[in-house]
Amino acid sequence: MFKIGMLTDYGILILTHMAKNPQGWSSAAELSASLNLPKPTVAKVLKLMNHHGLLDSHRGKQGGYRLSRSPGRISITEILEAIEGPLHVTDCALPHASCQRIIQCDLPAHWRVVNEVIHSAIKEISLDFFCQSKPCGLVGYLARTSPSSTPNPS
Amino acid sequence: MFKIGMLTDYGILILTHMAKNPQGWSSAAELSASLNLPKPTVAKVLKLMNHHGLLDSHRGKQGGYRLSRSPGRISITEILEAIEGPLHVTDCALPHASCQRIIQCDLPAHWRVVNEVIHSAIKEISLDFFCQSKPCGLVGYLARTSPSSTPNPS
DNA sequence: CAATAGCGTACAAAATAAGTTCTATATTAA
DNA sequence: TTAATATAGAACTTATTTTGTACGCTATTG
Ligand code: FES
Ligand code: FES
Repeated sequence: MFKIGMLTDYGILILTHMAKNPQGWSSAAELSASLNLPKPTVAKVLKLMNHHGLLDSHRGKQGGYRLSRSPGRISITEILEAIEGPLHVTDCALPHASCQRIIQCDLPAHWRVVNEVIHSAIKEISLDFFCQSKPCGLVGYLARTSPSSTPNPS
Repeated sequence: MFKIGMLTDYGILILTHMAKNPQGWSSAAELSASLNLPKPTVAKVLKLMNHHGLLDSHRGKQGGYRLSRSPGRISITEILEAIEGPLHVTDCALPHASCQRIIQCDLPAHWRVVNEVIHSAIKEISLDFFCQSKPCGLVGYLARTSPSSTPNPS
């Protein structure tokens, strides 16, 4: 339940790898080779993340992608939404949607609350968290994280 | 992303309906008629929830199902797990599993933390919350809820 | 003992997700 | 200017999961 897709896992893998040299451009081919992932799939994931503003891209020789922001400013919710679409527990839970399913039920308002609870719970987790070699729970991580590097300062 | 299945939505619908007469036995046929849902599907969902101890069942004439506990003591996480299986963000995030995917990645420990964050965020939401006609956010709901009726007193 | 209602399993159809392929466009360097 | 490289975008196929249904079995009631 609440499973993320494989592509999202790949995405995190790719981003954490790119976080290791934040300046240089990494190409899909390089990343594919380094991480032992199929190149077309890596390319697809990179495109998705680029679309959502997580990456800068550059074409041509010596081109590739790099992080558009520091890892501490990229929230896990952005990565999830980039690859899997908007974060909602049912379609009915989307901000302005009402229930469009075959059956009609009056639960969308409730699901919207559940959705909000999940979203606020994980939004403080940033790419930085995944870059740690051994995570010892979230409390320790958040304690170590300065408020200035909080992702999604909305 | 993080979508619940339709069956889970049905499940909540069914449980909230049953919460209205906690004493009597509701049959799959009755529930199907009341909620305008296909009977075989209702039966399937009821079976799943019964397996996980959310319901009491009784066979034969005048038989059916009823809630095994008061709505305030049934956590949304139990309902989710009953219908969709264990709550984990990846298979690798399960307590004792390591990454069994084709690719090998060192993220399970991180996902496990994310999983725990989500789980603790929503575990206080009970069936009672879904029985409210107009939810006004979670804070109000939790304020109104007495600590004694907290689900999952683990 | 007949009618009812859950139990368990198995199966078919539908919807998603994963992975691939192809053409076009931009950038660089020789 | 041209060849090589690398992303952009879309379409497509395949695999997997979810959804919905069916059926024979068992327990309970009157
Ligand atoms: S069917 Fe849309 S929320 Fe229940
Ligand atoms: S592939 Fe298992 S957690 Fe990344």
